[in-house]
Amino acid sequence: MDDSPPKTAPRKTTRIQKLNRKRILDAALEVFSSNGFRGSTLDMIAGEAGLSKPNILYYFDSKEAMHVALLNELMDAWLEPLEALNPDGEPLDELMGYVQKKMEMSRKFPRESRLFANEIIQGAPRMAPHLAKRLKPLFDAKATLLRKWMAEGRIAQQDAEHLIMSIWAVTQHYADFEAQLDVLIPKKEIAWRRASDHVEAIFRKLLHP
Amino acid sequence: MDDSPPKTAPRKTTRIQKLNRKRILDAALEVFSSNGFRGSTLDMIAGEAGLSKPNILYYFDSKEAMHVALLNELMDAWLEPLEALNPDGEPLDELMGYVQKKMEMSRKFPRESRLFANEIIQGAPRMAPHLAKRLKPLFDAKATLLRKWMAEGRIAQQDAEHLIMSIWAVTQHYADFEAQLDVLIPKKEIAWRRASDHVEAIFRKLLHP
DNA sequence: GATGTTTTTTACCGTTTGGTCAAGGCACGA
DNA sequence: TCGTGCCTTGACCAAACGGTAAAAAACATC
Repeated sequence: MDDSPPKTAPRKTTRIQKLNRKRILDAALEVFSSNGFRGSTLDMIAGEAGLSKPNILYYFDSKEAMHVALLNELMDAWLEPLEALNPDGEPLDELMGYVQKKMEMSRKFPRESRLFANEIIQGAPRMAPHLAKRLKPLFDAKATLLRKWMAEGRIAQQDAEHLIMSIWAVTQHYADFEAQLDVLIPKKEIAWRRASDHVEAIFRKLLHP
Repeated sequence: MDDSPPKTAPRKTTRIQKLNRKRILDAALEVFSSNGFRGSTLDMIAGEAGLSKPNILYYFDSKEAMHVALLNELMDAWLEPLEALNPDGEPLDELMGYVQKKMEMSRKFPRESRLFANEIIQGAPRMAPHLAKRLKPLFDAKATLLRKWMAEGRIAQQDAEHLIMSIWAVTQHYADFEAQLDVLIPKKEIAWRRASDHVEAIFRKLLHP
């Protein structure tokens, strides 16, 4: 008698759903990262995605939902390099590798960097939970690891927490303040190598035991 | 016969004008710096200033005019420490003094820092002229000065342009990403001294000949 | 090719936004 | 104290905003 679909109907996601959700999130990343949340409109995102406004609201409940989905999707990838710091590796190599990976991400994924930057500058209203739940524990764990390395004399004694922060500051600056960089150091092709070498020098000198 | 007011009537600014313009600009700084230009509304600014919306539009032609007035008013103060780099001083002292002054500004004037940061992250649409006309020449001049000091062997050889950029990156990070700092390093009172000491160590090690 | 479902569109709604306008309140010099 | 010009306000726009309803279109499955 019960010919209704099962309560927990899997409702498999179609190929169109997967495609369009991706198109929308990519458009949202583009728009949010260069306008901030409040400065972005559904029309902008729809236009960027090549879909109508009601159509993107068919896939996401609201503008806020798109933003949350973006943060959830990108947070892990963003933290992966820090997560990958290997306690059993050679400390200086591990840290310089981390610095290089962060520089590479600033070059390849500036939109992601700016998405987070916009959010944090404006007080992290929608990201506070992410920061406290995902970032803080990882940050504390890696700071502890750095202190252990310092205690063992394998890298120079520095403030572990502020060391991590300064790596973020210098590397992400190249993505977040790209507009300024373009005005001040226009020769694009070689600028990234110069930047990379300079940042490498900063932290190599700082950490040399 | 000609009892009309002189063509170039000075139209002296009244004390009320001076007071209210200041109140509005201060409110605008507060609002723009924590919401970005597009994310800020005239109602927010009016509310913050304790004036009505039509009233603030009596003193400034438009939202954009407030933003431009703010940038013009703050740009000079913002660049003063760099400007003050003394070619005849002791290079390492001059540079470490600059670093310390920038840290102090991040602590005392985070709103100004965030105002600029918001604008540049979003592509500097309203600040491009300022960057090219005010910042670029100063930046080039000081980079040249740094190269001279390096050639004389008075500070270590580094990429002059990227050295300036990394000083900005590290120092302004403490103002722009304050929300993140609060989550990761909560103990406010001593954090600023730790930050200051750490930043000092970075550039002292980097620049030591 | 009929049928049920998913996707897209058209038209629309209530609210917020930047900005205007005319009229009234107020200060201040004559 | 009177008038003139500065200051302030309430009422009001048109456009843009986030979001909804319902029907049309496209699609998949048989």
